[in-house]
Amino acid sequence: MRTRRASKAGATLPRDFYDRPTLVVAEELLGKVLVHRTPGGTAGGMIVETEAYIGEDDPACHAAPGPTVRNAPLYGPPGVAYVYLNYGIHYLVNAVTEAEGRPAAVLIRALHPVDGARLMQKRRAPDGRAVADTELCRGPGNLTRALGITLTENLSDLGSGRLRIEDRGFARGEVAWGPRVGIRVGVERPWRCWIAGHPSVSGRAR
DNA sequence: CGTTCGATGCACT
DNA sequence: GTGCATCGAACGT
Repeated sequence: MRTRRASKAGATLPRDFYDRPTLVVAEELLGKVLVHRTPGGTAGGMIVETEAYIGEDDPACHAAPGPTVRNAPLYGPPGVAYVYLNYGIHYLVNAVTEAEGRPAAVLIRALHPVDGARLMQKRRAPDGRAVADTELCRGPGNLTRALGITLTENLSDLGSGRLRIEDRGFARGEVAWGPRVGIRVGVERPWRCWIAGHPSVSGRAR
């Protein structure tokens, strides 16, 4: 794959991109750019770490208990955002995958800043404390805070909404796979993937 | 280095 | 009432 310099305008991904096996989407989202445009400014970063949550048979997937009010977006059309509040403190953002009626999604776990690093700084540390670029969007709770993503962005169309995923031609690099983190069930499924060695990947194993 | 633990809201049983 | 797809501060080694 060829690497290109980042451009301001990026093409969003067609719905067909998300309407595929979730593990394929999880890997191919690496290198793409998650961008949130708000009145306060634009912030976006290259996706460097994801996790797949697939179907009612996956005990860690929010669809495991069957359809509920909260997990309804998972059962809807692919290519939209599924945002929820975790631990009462952090918003986590997913991209819904696979055909409508098949509940699955890719959790975005880490980004590397591309646009609006200054705005991210302000959101992550209002007190003015310095946060390194590699820390700004390291971890699923940190990246939503840096991008200003809240429940308002739930069900946002990732192809045309204020929150979208763009292809800016960044190379994906070498991809590594391992177990998902932060869950107590379904740990045996190696459905986390990341750009090998990238400093913005969360956890210890890069 | 490492591990533990509190914060904090709400979906679900 | 219980248990989270987390984070960071506080402590121990």
